Amino acid sequence: MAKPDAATPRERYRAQVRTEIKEHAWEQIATAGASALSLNAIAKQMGVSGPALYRYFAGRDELITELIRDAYRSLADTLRTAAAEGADLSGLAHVLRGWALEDPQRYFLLYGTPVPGYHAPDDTTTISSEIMATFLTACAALTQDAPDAPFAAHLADHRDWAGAHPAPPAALHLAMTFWTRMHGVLSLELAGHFTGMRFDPEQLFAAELESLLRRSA
Amino acid sequence: MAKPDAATPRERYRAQVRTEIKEHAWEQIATAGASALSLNAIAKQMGVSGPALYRYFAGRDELITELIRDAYRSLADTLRTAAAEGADLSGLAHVLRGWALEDPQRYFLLYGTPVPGYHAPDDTTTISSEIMATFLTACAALTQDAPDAPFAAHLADHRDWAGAHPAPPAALHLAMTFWTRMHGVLSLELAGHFTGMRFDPEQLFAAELESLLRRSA
DNA sequence: TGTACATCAGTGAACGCGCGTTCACTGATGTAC
DNA sequence: TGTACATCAGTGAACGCGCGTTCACTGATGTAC
Repeated sequence: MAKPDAATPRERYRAQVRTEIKEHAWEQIATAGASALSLNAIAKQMGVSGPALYRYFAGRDELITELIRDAYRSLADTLRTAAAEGADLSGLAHVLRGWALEDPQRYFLLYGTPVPGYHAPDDTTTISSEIMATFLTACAALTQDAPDAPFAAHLADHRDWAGAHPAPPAALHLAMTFWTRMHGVLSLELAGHFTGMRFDPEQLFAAELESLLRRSA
Repeated sequence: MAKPDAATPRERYRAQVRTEIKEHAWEQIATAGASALSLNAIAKQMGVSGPALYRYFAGRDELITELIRDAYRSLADTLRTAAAEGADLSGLAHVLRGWALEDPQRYFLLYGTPVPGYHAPDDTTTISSEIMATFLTACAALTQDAPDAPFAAHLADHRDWAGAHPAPPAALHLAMTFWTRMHGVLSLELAGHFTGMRFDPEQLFAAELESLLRRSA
């Protein structure tokens, strides 16, 4: 991001086309899922020949990798911004839900079914722990003197994932629970497993969130 | 299942080959994910020509549909059997976890990322509510006089998914929470999102289960 | 028990498709003098 | 300002691949008399 004005017209053009390719990729993922993503199909949709895309991405894998990176970045930034604007854990929960509902397949690209061979690039774990750090800060603000459950003690001994974050064990536990419970409701909702049943998924989400806040109060 | 002895040798052979095809299909799904499932690849693996499989399945879609059905049946039967043998909610949780760990991709075929176009066949929702019924019975045994949370009241008004099950609102709520919390931990664990962090997923699973039992006691 | 016929599993060739990717090329855009 | 050159976006043809699926066929297995 240093000296954006120093970018030559060609560089600006390149960047623009790259984002345009990604936009079409996201459309395709939203429509048919990530496994159906095809360079040729994107090219056709852009009114351009297939090989043209190789000027911008080394291949299909690089494109997907970049999409995953962008998705992580988008989520991390969205949460961080909300936290900076004063959102507490409850606020973050709703921001998370909003982000997920905005594009379910994007959420699934990060947290859905893994394709057995594939391994995400290293820097995504960095962004991933940035997300956890945001959760942790919000959690630490809630857990004043919660009694440490057995699992909190276990986490206190295995807190590498928290990096240098000064959260107490109870906050580690709360953050972990927050993550899994929100994901539990969200992923089933986004996958459509509640559609047959008639209740309102948002109320379930709210109830689960409530259970977390009550526990830590 | 009526008169299995009345099956002709040819029928027995057909059934055997069908299950053999399915076994290879599961291997392939476990190895490369469901989206990579290919009839030709299965045929090659069986040492048979591609079109031969069309004697046994109308096409790829029918095979996948049947695999989904079988997976639902397997889970429903496993849980029902455990319940019949006296397993309580905690026991069912561990049975569920065991079933999921046995073949993660099978779990994801049911509860993972949905492919946008596809719609599961109707009878799977029947099996799905059979699973919920097993959960509900175990939950009803735990909720004696739990205070009804707002969401429990909401569920009491939207209990179609419970069928004719005589579970009280608190049990509906507990079952729903049980499902989403177990799924939350399981799906993240199976997807490998905990591998970087060093803690023991089973302890997280146990802690979440514990939180449910404590609440309902 | 033996023969005539029907059933059906499996083959091999073929169709059309879309995929990822490479390559030598044309033509436009930018750069240097 | 004008010319000579380098850069680079995009093209079209081609390669090899595997996919799902159809079709007419061979040959084995079972059935009926």
